[in-house]
Amino acid sequence: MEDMDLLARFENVEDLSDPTLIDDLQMVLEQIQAEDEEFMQILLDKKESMVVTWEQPWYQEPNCLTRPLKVKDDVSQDYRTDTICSEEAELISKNWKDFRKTYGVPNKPACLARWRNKDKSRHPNTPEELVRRFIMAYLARGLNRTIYQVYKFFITHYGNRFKGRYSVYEEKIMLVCMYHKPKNVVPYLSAVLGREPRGIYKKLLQLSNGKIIERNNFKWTLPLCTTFLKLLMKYTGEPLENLQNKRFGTSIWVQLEEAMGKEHLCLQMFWYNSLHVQLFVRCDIKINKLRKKILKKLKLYPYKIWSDIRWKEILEHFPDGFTHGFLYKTTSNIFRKYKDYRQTPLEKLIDYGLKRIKTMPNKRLKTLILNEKQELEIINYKK
DNA sequence: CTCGGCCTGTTTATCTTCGC
DNA sequence: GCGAAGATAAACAGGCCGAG
Repeated sequence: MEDMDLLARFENVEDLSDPTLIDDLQMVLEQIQAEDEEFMQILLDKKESMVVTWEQPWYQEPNCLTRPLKVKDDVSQDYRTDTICSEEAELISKNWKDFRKTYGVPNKPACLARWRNKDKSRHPNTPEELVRRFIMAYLARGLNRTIYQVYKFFITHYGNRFKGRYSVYEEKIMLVCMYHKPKNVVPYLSAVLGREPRGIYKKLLQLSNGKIIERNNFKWTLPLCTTFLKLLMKYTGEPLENLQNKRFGTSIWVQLEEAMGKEHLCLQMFWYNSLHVQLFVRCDIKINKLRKKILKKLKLYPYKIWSDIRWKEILEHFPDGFTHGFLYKTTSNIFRKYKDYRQTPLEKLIDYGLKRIKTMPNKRLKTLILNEKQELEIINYKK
């Protein structure tokens, strides 16, 4: 873990322009890449014996590794498309073990997961691509999944070592990179930090906006909501009633971000998960009654565990104005305390939930209306 | 035309903070 | 100490580009 010591020295960095910093990062990256290349070489040496000898379902045969399988309309899609569940993850891990034993390969799945075909030919017949495809096919044995699905899973679960909140030194490293601008900075940082690229991208965006500020103490008050709503109407040119169930282009959100001084993803989240519901649900809703109804509806579906739930399907049972995000949040609150609720059989979970609801405070959904003064006002349902 | 890599929008999950 | 709100990160997904 000595490269961690090296990285940790970034924690106290003051001068981002110091060229030795980026040199050190470059060194770390090269070490990682050298390790990956070396591992790839070991695999390439075994290429001759990499022959598919087992029966493959049709959807595991095609060449495409990094993109979804194109399915012709007339072919029934007999593989799973939902998120890979824990049982499948175990099988993949078992297949990997089997593979490396059979082929005498060191146990370094991360190397393969990180390796990218940057300089070599991308033709499916090149040795590197053959090897990658063979291994993913090997890992897909016994699964009703395409090679692409398994590849994706492999990348995210074996390639990224770190999850959770970003630490100070990670942020500093990003700032150093923003200053020195290495090529393809997102994949670069993803490799150096062992983090998922999408998260890096967002973090960089945040840092460059300099909007890390005022994250504390932000509160959506009624006047703030009014301002937000008015701006939304202004930028879209639509009256309130047309905003229901609408999606807005990024440019609209960026305008709002500037006007409100708040990251547009937060605004988006607030709009769909809160304000939308408060504006467009036009009846008196008691939250616990709603929770109960959601749980009852969940029983109608063949979902096995929590992550199988497709909230947009559930949404169809509820009146206009609700959003799937709101339903998700409201329901997940029930299970906050339930250990491993995402792995628990849904039936059991629902029974627990129905009991648990009775102990939760029974609140009303606050709904809002734009009054004659064009200000948002809470609708009072109590007689 | 195909592919992989990269970029970025959307959905889901988890962590932190705040007010009661 | 608790639940809800808010913030942040992970996972999923699709589009674009350039090389062959």
